[in-house]
Amino acid sequence: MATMDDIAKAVGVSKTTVTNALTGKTNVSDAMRQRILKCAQEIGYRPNALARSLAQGKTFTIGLMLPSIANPFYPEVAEAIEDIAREAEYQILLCNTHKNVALGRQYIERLMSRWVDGCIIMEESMDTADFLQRFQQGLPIVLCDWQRQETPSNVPLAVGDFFQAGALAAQHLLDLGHRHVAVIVDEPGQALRLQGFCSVLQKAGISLSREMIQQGHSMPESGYQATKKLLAHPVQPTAIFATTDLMAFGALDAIIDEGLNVPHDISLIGLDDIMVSTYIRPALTTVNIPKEQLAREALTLLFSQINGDQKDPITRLVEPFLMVRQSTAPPRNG
Amino acid sequence: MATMDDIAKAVGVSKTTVTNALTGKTNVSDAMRQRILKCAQEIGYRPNALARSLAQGKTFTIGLMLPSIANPFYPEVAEAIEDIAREAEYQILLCNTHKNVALGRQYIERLMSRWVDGCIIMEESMDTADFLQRFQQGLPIVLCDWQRQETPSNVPLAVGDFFQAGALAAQHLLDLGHRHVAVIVDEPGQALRLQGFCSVLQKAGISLSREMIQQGHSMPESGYQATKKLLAHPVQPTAIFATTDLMAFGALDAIIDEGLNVPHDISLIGLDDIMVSTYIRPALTTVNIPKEQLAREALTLLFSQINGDQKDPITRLVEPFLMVRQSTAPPRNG
DNA sequence: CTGAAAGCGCTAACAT
DNA sequence: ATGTTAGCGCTTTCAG
Repeated sequence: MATMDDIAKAVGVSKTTVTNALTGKTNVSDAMRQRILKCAQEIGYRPNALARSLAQGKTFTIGLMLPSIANPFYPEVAEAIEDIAREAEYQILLCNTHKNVALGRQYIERLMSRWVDGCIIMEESMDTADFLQRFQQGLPIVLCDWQRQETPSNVPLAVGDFFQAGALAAQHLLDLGHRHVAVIVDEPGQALRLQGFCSVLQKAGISLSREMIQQGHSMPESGYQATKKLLAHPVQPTAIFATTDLMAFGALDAIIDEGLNVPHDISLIGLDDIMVSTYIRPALTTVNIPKEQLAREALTLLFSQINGDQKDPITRLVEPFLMVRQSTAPPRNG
Repeated sequence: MATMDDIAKAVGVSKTTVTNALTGKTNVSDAMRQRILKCAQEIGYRPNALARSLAQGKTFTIGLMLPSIANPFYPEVAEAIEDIAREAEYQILLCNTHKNVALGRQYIERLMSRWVDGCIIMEESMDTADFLQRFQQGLPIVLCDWQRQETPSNVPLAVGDFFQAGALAAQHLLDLGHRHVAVIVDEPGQALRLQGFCSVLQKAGISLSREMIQQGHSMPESGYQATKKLLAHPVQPTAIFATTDLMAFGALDAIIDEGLNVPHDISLIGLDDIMVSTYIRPALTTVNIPKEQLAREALTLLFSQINGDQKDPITRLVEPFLMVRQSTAPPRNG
């Protein structure tokens, strides 16, 4: 592999001049710069990012930690993160932690060993104490899609407004005329979604009885089970809000299993708006969390730490919006 | 950040001894090793991977190039790749090329600048000439899930046996009693799937008329359009094979739109077995391409290049299997 | 505008 | 078993 020394020798100048020419610095004559550029071209010179990073203490690499890239929500934001990062010449080191705390710790050690310039940590992929320590040691970190209550208040955070998301779901159901609704939620992580949902109901004078709130675990299976319980209740709800689209998939299944129709017998609304929600039938009405914007906010927060910019608002809330499709309708006898 | 020099000074030995102690080399006394380890612990020493890589010419990093991590097939294999790589202490640099040739070229330049130890290139993420050149220059590369016909024969390849996959689909439909079938395929990339499918039909003395073969583009929308055309045909097929699950989703849609039932009126079989195919209703019968195994084969091929091992078989074919769910059944009047 | 020299943190011959 | 020395390829003062 050709190095800067090779160019320097070939052209008959010093390494310094070569650096200056190659990195677009000012103190090189145009003629010399041309000669150097031409030579670099000819011998197929490619800068060694490693050496550069070592010398500069900057790697243009950021770590992306998430529970599992196979969970449909993450790839969509991961891709957006990677796209935006690329334009700033950054590359992404992918870390699937499988919600395993020990693994998360191991990863962040590795990332620090590699001198990553910063790190984006997505929900549930790490123990708070672990990353908090690194953050205090100076590693730029931003939390993304964080949902736990105990968010360390001094760590930058880019997150969907889940309270508002829950509220939007409730308002939509209310607008359609539903008065007897149920929710499937993965608490405590998703408590905000439930709170937003309830707050709107309350304002409308509607209360959510305890048995109309079922615990799920974000995956379809749990949505299925929860829905079965809801449908077994003497007074069935006319609409169900599942706090993740995947749980809504399970719910849909359970409803069909019972010989009921969505949306005619029961309306169903999810939250996330993952890509496949468009493809299932009936297409799922859901609350969309803008993923590209989430990515953009997260990177903005990260870059401002990396570059030492003024770090005005430390939390960026991304506004969700309602995505009406075919799984919601007015109640039968509304 | 503490360096090896700090340890050397603190303990009062040379850097060499510290290296030897820390990297588990033999020529260090046990007592000294303990002292060094203890000191490293105390001052919070963390090896600098950059410096080490520069000195050794090895980064323990591999690039993963794919069209889009948001396409449901890729995250599943990407996760498996990352998991397996991690156990070998490797990390993954994620590269979404969006099937953009220029971007792919830019990426591989960057990866080489970073001295990645190797590179896994997934289908359609790069131009052949571009990576071929790097490969010949010595960059370890393995192609994964490659489907183009003009596979450069000397580049290691880990791929599903798509011919066999197509054959499995055909055999399943045949076994159920279908005689009048159709296929939606994204040619030329997926020609093998079609060939495998046809070969089995032929053996059974069934020919596929031209209008029963529709061109799709791997995404649901194209499956929808293609199916509409198939259903408009005077003699409707009793079963449809879509060469990707996503196209099968679109097909399902179109069939329902026409007021027909899957599988009672028309059977539907896909190929890929992405996670969500379990969740749609009816759950999709499909041909599974084992993703973890694909990942494992790809990394095996890559590591053997990196380590300069004997590179016996240069192509690893991963055997698909049939995943029967609810979208296929015997034809109505079979 | 150009060059010499030191250094980023670690590894690896080669002594001792 | 331990130390000396010379790199890895680049950046960055500081002189000229």
